[in-house]
Amino acid sequence: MEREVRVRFAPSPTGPLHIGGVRTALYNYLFAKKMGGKMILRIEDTDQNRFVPGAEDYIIEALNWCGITLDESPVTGGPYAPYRQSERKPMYMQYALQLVESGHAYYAFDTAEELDEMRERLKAAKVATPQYNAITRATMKNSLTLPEDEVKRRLESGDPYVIRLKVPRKEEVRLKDMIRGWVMVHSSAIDDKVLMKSDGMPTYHLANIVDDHLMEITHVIRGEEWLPSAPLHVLLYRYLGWEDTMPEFAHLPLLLKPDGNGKLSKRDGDKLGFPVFPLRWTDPFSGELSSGYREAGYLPEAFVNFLAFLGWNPGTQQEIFSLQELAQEFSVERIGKSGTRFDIQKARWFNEQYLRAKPDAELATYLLAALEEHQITCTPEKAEKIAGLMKERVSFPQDFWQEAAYFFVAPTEYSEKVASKKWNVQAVEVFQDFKNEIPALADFNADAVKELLLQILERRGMKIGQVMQALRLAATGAEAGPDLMQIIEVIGKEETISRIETAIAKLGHYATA
RNA sequence: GGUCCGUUCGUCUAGGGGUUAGGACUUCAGAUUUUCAUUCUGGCAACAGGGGUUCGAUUCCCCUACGGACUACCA
Repeated sequence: MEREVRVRFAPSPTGPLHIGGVRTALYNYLFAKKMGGKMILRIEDTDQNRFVPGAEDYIIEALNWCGITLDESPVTGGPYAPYRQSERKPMYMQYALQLVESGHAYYAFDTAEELDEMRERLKAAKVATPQYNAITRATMKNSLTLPEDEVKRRLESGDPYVIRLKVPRKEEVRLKDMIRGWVMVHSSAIDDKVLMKSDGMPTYHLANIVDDHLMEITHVIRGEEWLPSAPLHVLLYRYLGWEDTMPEFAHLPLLLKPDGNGKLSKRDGDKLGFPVFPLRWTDPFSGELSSGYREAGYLPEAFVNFLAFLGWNPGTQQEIFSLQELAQEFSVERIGKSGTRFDIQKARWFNEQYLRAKPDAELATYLLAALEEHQITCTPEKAEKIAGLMKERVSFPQDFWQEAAYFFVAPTEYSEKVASKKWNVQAVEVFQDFKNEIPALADFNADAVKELLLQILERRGMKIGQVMQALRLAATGAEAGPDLMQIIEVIGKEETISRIETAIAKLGHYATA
């Protein structure tokens, strides 16, 4: 009987979730959906010193924004609650003690100074990897070296202690990674990891094994930075007697900085010229503000599509995938092995694709919202028309206002380039006729306006190309934009006349020849 | 330093013992257009290097180089 697939995303609430974390969550989610399983959020807050207020809410909001739904979480609860490790604190000690009793772990009383001293000593002796291990533990203060009664005395008197895993001296530890195949590590490369800290909290290593087991997690999909400690986790499953239900592992390739120089990290903030966080974040201690994809104008569908392709591909030519389609096509086998450089250009391209696929009416809401902020009234019909004219030329929702303000506000400045090249006496004469004859137009629409302009030009033996740029300048101040006749139709009769008059007055000094 | 992981166009990648090594982003050129953008067409551009194995290797194996991760009472 196959077990139901259960995966977890297990972030630590030490700040905003960064984009690599979002991708890990996404892959977990896609895998769960593909397999008809459950997606669980577990908060790994065993380090009380690094707790950051608001981080957990941020994580949940970010996942929510992406459309990643949680079957079990600290908020929704679930059959394996609680989902915060701090709230599971009483559960861990018994397993650590079980390991002590079975001889796979021991008490250690060394102070931080003594540990430093040990490392310094080994370093001075040119030991390649100074670590608390099968050899050095014999020289340290622990329940393997101290007399039994002293250990007992120390424990009873409340001396601070940790519990360390007793890693065997020589043993080949193998684990099968779904992405990388068999990975072999010699136990001598693993040190006697602390399982229980002196504050009574477990470390990540113990907590994640205990929780994954208790929560019946079947697949652990996490970043490659965990690969070196994965063999240690295998050892823990073995010593705890849980090896037969041990989850399968998949270690995801890392997200690298655009120059390939190191992994993308929270600390990169906005230094790279693009956000590394899904949502904007204000650091509660320093007040430092970091930008987010949501606020930058990325559509969640585009963001998710882009993220999914950073390290995974469907093996077909299709690039645009909804979250549902991704879940349908997703497979761990198609995840790449090598680190992926982050390319913001591609993210932008995805955003444009999704923007263009939206109906004009929906795009109009972006414009309407911006107009409201600027206290400009506009009918939904007009906004929809403008959205339709602009959609092929914007990358972000905010561009509708930024690039199309001239639909509502008369230009105050004119492109110097176009003015000097295209604004001349001949054009001005055409515009004089044009604005004088506009009032007679029965229907003020793009076709009629164009017809009128064509008539005037014909009378003067001119071609449309000779005046269009200048007319665009008069109407919008800009050198480029959507169909000018459409713009004029939207601006309206009076405003068009007024803008032409203003331009003739203001640009007079260019019309000398 | 040690351990582990990785390496196909600038970037994301497909492919896989015999292919004109395919696509997308970027970029360039042309077409369309009243401009710019879009769109369309086309171009530039890659198997890190060296050894094997093989009739044949980019593909399999080894070594080197390079890159990355890890190396805490952090996750």
